[in-house]
Amino acid sequence: MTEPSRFFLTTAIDYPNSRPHIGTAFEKLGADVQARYRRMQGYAVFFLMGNDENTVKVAKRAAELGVEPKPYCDDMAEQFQEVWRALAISYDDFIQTSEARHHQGCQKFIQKVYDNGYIYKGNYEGWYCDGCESFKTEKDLDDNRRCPIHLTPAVRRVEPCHFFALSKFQDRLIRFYEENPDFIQPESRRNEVLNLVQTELRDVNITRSGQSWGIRVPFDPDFTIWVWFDALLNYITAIGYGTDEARFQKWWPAQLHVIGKDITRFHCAQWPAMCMAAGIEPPRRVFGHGFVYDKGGRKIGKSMDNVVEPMDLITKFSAEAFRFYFLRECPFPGDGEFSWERFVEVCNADLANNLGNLYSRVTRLLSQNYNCHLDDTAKLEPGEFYTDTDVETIVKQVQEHVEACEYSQALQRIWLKLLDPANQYLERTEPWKLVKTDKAAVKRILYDMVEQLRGVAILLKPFLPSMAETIYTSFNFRQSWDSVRYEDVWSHPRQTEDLRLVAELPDGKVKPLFMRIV
RNA sequence: CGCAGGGUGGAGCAGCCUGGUAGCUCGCAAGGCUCAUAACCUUGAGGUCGCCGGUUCAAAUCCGGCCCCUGCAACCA
Repeated sequence: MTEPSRFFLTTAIDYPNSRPHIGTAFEKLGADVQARYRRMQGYAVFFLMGNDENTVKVAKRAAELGVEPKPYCDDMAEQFQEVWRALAISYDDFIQTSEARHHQGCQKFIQKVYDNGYIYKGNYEGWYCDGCESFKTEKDLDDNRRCPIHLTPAVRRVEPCHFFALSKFQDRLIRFYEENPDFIQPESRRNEVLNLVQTELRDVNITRSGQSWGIRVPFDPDFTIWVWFDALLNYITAIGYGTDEARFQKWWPAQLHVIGKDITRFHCAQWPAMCMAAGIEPPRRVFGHGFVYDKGGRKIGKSMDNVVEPMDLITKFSAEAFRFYFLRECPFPGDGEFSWERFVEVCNADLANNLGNLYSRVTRLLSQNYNCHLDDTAKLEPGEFYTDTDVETIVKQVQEHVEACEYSQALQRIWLKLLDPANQYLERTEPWKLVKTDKAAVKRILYDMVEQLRGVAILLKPFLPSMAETIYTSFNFRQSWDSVRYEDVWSHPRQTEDLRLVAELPDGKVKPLFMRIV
């Protein structure tokens, strides 16, 4: 038996100056499906998430609340994780960039880059607002070059700082993209980054001065490390860079960074360059997902007034409904939309009316006519239904979509190719009528339908872990739920005993999988 | 002339790479069924596939031009 392939994946780390919103949750969901899918398929998975804490805004926010930054961050980290747990996000580790392991790793990294000659001292010149105590871009300022917050004119200011020699990596980056065509996904983002690297790759000021909160630059302690340089490093400090070399070697390079499309440039240009500068391998793949907008097309985010608390949705409906809506309705590579009306619509149509209802009608037919036990089915092969459904092809298509992070398409496939035909098949064969004249034929039909549910449960496992398990464990399938893989859907391992419905039947019926929202 | 994505029946999307009867979900109308969560199934109405031109026997699909919308444009992550 060979060592299982390792799969290290990460999400972007979040700013804890406000609570998580559905946009941030969307990203974690997408990564979670990937993590769950890879685990199912036998990979040794390490799924990392975290918070990005070494920023001035966090320190300011803490000051506003009259608390120290660290306890503030710890409290926020707990609040974030509360949401992630409620959504059944299966992360293996949660790093806070204020942790000692991160500080140590960061300092080691920046020192290494410095020793390798890719950091030099220089001056940064730009527009500075005294009120904000920070530099501003032209875009940040109004037409009269005034700070829109303080309404005072920005002044030209020159400040000593340290630069990371990003421009030196132009050729190496371009070669890297050529040698790794799958590095940037979806593919549409490739040109964007390529263009950026070819035309305007500039050295980056990676230090800030005059701040107490943050990570000290080891070779020049007057400075702290700029958040972006420090934030990206969470991907390696969490797995032991600078603190546990063996562990780091085990997991690095990351198989996949799941990020928002807006930070593609940092992950696709600056980050691999940083890795090269420190003499470590760049990550294998970066996936820039789309955003969730509200009905008016506005981005849902902390700065808008349209924040939807994930917890509201979870407590009002369920984590599974939450997961389903965003995974089914919002294309992960592209943008999606959220509205309460649509949420109810999608959940009712797909979860209650289709999947849930199919489960109810099949189990009911079983309990009512066969006392939950299908005699002499121990060695039965799937029958009629499977002859006109090429399950193997369907599963492979779903798999391709999942591996490409095209979750909405994967789910659509499952509904269109497996669930809809199942409902139609029941309609065509009318087992509730046929059972009066040909019980053996109906047995076969129900056997096939249960087989269909088994397949759907396995395919849905990464998406709806709880609902899928409920379906699967309603029957006495021989294979344990923990060990199922996608291949098992079409290989349909034989039963050794007769097929039985083993779910509890409170009123002679199974508990509905998903109640219609009214 | 910065870069990228998008403009397809009332709403939301797929199809475009690899041209050939325009598909899916919701909504709407009629019918069927009663195992099921008033769920399910069938049929129907509804589209100049942003605009103009080109290539072709044939274009939503390829090529050129134009219009509109949305992100990004590095020191805000």
